[in-house]
Amino acid sequence: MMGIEILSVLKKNNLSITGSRKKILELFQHTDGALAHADIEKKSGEHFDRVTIYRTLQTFVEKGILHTIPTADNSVLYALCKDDCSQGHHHDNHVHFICDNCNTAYCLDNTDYAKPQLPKGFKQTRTDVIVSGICIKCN
Amino acid sequence: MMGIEILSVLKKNNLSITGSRKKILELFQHTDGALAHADIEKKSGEHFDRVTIYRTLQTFVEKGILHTIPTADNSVLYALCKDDCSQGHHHDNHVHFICDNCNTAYCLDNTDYAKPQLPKGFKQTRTDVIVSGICIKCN
DNA sequence: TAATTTTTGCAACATAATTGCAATTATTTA
DNA sequence: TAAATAATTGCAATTATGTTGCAAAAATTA
Repeated sequence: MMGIEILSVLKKNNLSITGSRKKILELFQHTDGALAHADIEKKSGEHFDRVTIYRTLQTFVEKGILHTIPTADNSVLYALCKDDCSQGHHHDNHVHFICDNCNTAYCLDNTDYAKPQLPKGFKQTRTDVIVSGICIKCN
Repeated sequence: MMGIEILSVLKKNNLSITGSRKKILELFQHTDGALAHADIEKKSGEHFDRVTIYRTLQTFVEKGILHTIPTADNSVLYALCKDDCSQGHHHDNHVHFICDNCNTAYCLDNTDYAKPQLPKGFKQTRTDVIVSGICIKCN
């Protein structure tokens, strides 16, 4: 059942179905938050080459399957795009919480907030809200 | 005239007045947006050791003279803190605009926005809002 | 100006990320 | 289905990024 979704995501994006892609997508589907490259290296029981992981992540970002999350400590985090993220419609509203202690990233996409108003001449295509602090587990 | 400000900033923060500190502060004062480590290495005509630049930036961040900006492509950006940033009062509320086209980062610190409400058990220490889009120059 | 403190630069190290290319694997098509 | 084609992977090498310890140099203090 999960498998079907993964395959259709890959096919929809004209990507060959390979072990690393399936495994990495699966990881994200089973993860509530976001993952860093290092997490993926550890969590994927099979050990794919680092380069393969880099390239897979990059491909997924290009296809709109994953997006990167800006972080205050500038580590690279990846998260699944919701739904038809590839259409670009849902790309403009991201709220994430990143724990200063355990570094876990939580998606808070359902959280409401008011977008800041921009000066004239600036056009917004996407807004990320990054809340740093201490998460419920580390409290 | 610029020189005086720089010296007073350093003195106010109990920092020795050195070539690299003066030069790097000067760079930021002459820059509208934000700078990455690499920019600074290039733009400072004199070539300071990489380590010195790292340490200088780190010191400035600790003292509240500069702050970092999270970016989606995870390059580390630094920008001058406005006014009394060193008091810490303005540290937990950053709004930045990063142009998709020219990559310039703008501080929009005076922009108002509502902080998202967090689930119970989460404590916020800092919130960053990153607006991506097209800036006034690229419009 | 001498003594003290702070900062710098070098060297070494550690980690993160990228590139080219040959070997492998997946897909296509005949 | 098997051969031909196309896409992807893994390896090796390279480059970029960031950190640490320590001795030399510079700045500050007395």
